[in-house]
Amino acid sequence: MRFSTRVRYGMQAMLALAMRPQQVPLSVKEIAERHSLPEHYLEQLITPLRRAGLVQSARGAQGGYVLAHPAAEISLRDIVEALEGPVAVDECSCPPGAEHAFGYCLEHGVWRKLKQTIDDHLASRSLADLRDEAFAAEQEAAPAYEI
Amino acid sequence: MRFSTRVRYGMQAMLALAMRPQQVPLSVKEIAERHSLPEHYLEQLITPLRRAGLVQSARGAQGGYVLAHPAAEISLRDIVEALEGPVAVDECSCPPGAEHAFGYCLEHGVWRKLKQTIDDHLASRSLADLRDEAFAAEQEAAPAYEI
DNA sequence: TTAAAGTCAAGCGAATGTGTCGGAATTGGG
DNA sequence: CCCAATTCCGACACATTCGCTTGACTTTAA
Repeated sequence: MRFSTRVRYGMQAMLALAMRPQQVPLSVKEIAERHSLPEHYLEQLITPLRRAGLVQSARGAQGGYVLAHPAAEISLRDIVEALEGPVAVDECSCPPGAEHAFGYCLEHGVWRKLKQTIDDHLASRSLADLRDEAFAAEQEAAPAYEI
Repeated sequence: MRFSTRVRYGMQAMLALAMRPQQVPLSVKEIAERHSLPEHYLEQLITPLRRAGLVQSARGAQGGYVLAHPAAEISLRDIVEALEGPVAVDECSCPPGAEHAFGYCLEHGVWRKLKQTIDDHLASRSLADLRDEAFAAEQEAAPAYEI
């Protein structure tokens, strides 16, 4: 199983925004530089996030992006769905004339259940969870104070 | 989330073999015809299944494929893994110079956990489970005897 | 006014997905 | 022994998607 850079970069950008101390706009350029990501490509990825209402943009100098909602109210599923575009839910991909007579469709028996499991997993984690984990890891790696 | 025809067709083929009454070889041609799948393409998909030791081939006339093990001993994960080829487990996809100093890696925080969830789900279901569901659905759609 | 940003559209090379084609090797049956 | 069925193998082709670049335009703070 391989995850596209599209989803990975987009998730990184969302995490970067979530880790931003206040509601100060963070520019795509800054995110791209700090994470060594291609700037213009990242820009493309943020667009669907904006369209999905997950981030808000501030144009002009000192502009950038901020989360449109508290991190706790944004699930990883929201992010992945926004990035993956129209999920193209083919109700059933069995070809029209296929042996289908016995009423069983693998799409439901296997892939839908799997998709449900994935969705549940992603829906159960919020961007705030991720941010907190990131902060904790940061603390562990470079603690501000030794005990 | 979209599943490739590769995995879907391959799974259908495995189910077809699992539903085969005895250990009588089932040819690719027969599977392809019954499920309206491209024959030569399906042939390509069965090759990795054979290499993974999930099916056994019988060449020549009246030849075909049979499951190499009882359906209960083949998990859906086995099938998906065999079809997806070398899973290419990049330990960490963060670029070398990336901001990584704080010791946190999204790959582990998000994608690895998700992959684990997917693997667990697939590993928990056997081809026998799937076959039984298929038989049950078949029964429901066209019962042999009315009560 | 100007520089820093977002916004939009187009395109492009490489990889991947989805097959197709042709042919060699093997085997059972007539 | 021969033939048809079938697996096996490799190459190729076509379309789509991925990952990314380029360039032009708009908006806004300083």
